[in-house]
Amino acid sequence: MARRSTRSPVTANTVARAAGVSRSAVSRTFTPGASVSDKTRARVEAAASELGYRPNLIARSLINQRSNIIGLAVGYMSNQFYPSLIEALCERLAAQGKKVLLFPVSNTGESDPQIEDILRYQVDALILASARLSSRLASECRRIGVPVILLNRVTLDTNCDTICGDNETGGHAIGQFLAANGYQRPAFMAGLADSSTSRDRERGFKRALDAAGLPLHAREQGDYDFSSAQDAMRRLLARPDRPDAVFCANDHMAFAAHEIAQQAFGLKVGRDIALVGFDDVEMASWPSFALTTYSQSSETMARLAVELLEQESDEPRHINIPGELIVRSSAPACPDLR
Amino acid sequence: MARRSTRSPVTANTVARAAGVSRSAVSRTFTPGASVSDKTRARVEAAASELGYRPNLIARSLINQRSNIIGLAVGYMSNQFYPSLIEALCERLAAQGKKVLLFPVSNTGESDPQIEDILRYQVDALILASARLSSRLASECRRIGVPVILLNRVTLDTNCDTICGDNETGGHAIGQFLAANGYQRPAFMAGLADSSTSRDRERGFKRALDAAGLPLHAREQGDYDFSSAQDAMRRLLARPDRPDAVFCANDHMAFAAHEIAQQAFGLKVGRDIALVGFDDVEMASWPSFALTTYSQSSETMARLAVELLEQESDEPRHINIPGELIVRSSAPACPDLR
DNA sequence: ATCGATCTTGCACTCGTGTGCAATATCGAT
DNA sequence: ATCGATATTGCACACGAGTGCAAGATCGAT
Repeated sequence: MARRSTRSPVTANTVARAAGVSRSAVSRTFTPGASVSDKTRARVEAAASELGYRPNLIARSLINQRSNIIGLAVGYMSNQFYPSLIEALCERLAAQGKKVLLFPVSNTGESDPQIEDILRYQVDALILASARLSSRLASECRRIGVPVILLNRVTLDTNCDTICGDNETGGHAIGQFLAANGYQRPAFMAGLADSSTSRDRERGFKRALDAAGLPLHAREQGDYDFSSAQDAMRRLLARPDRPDAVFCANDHMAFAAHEIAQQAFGLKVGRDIALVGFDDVEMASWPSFALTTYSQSSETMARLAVELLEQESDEPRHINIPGELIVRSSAPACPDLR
Repeated sequence: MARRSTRSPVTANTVARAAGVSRSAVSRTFTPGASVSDKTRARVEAAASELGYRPNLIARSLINQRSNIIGLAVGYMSNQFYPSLIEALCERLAAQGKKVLLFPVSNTGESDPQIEDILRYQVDALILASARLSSRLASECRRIGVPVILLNRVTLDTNCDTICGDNETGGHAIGQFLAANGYQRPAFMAGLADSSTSRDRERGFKRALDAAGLPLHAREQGDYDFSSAQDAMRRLLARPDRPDAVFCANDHMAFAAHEIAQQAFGLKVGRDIALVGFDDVEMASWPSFALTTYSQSSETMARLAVELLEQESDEPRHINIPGELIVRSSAPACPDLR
């Protein structure tokens, strides 16, 4: 027989009675800056710790009109960038006494229903990492005063704050690097068709190739998904005139490409074919991959997101975090040209 | 000037007035199984969707004495096993209308303060994945009726439900495999000294070696940390009589070992030295690693955790999830013996 | 001792919702 | 039309906490 006790029998009232004071006194004891005499405070604190009193933050949020809960939607969990980002965000938010309500969402489908669900929990803000938000819901959030920050996905029609890596600059740097180092048949492996990150990275990439008079030799869709990226790589390598360099729209896909090149085609990455990614996740620096990539700091992204939350604004703000080209041996400078 | 609107001006009261009914009618409309006439329900629903009414779940949890929020503490985010686990848990819990309050904790230090913090949010339950919980706090949770489930970390003194992979059996299977296939100098790379998973895996491993009359050739501490594991591997390989097989207490450390063996020592894993992990995370199957390992399903772990939550019990339950030995080329059967 | 100024304290209302209870409305059968 | 049974409704209280206000306590100066 489960003695399913009521949640916490110890409320401010219990403490008040035990300490022989009014409930207000208890409340004020736990409210910094409120007016309580040292004597009562001492008695309340004694009674509270005696009884194991734990203020009910749910009740407090009801009256304070702020829950100190931040909703965090994440589109990808298998791409290592996002666990890092989540960790960094949680840490910074925790430092401000805020908690994170996490919900992984599909990165392709519509995530509106899940977001609606989260809004019922009176979150103080929403952070969406590579998740989709309809403009209808976005304006609804604005109406009810819930700030929304989009990470790594810009949709201008939503009027939300956005924070991204410097996608176009990064793509451009990569294109320039490949052109300058004599690669002849550059290919692009795109992420999800409707993601701004993939589009921007591709735009920068093409602009650099154009400037160098180099045509984009091939293009495939990897959809930011490991197995789709493997398929895309298979198609690229099956061509009679296979590319000599593949820029994958993120590191995650580059790893998939790496596996295919090496396993299914017996190619040595960095010699037989060059691979470039985007993000510079931790694994990119592992010698097994030694991935040339453009960095995007999840730490910085988390820091800026929290800063945007602190200083709200009516105007949507769009931030690009600068990164840098990290050259490793998967796409060496001055390759042996075949 | 930020028009910081009150949270949601639309409450059940607003809707009631608009629909010309009492607030109770509104409440009942949104409470399945309550008694409302079709006519009122229709009018309420019309008014609600007109006004964009969203029931305040914070207020609801206050009165229902259940928040439908589950606290989830996670000790590691860079070990791929945990993002998978988080994703699986969120998904299953979401299917039951529950949300997840996530907080990454240090896996070495004490996480009590953070857990205390979470308890103030009136979580319905706590799930701790490789996180520490003092027995004091554990009994406090029992007192206030918050079930606690420990994933991948058993501490008997806490009397909590626990779910683990079958660590000892797995360790034993690995030891048996190495012995049966002629490996001569098996080593063990331990995880955190005080973690039950590492201890159990080691115990099974040694038991199998003992049975085969094979001594444990070397042992180092990798602490479940990538860079500590790299150091540990360096020490193992620097020995004059270096091991011919290293069982790392999880895949995450095995990857670190792989990088060191290959990069710093120029060894070909699977030929010059065998590597075995534990978990069978996704990356273990990548050809670059082709890691021999013992599987532990995060899906199953998530499913069982949710089942334990459904059927509460007074007696702590301890579940071992069976896994299986996955042989890949990082530790081949019948190696060329040196 | 008296007065005024300042601190403390408790009352009572509030946040947004669920629900028992009693009052009222609805309906079918006679 | 009348009665009883059933369905629907609204009132009022509850959940656990924060806070303005006015009453009461404290304190210093005269």
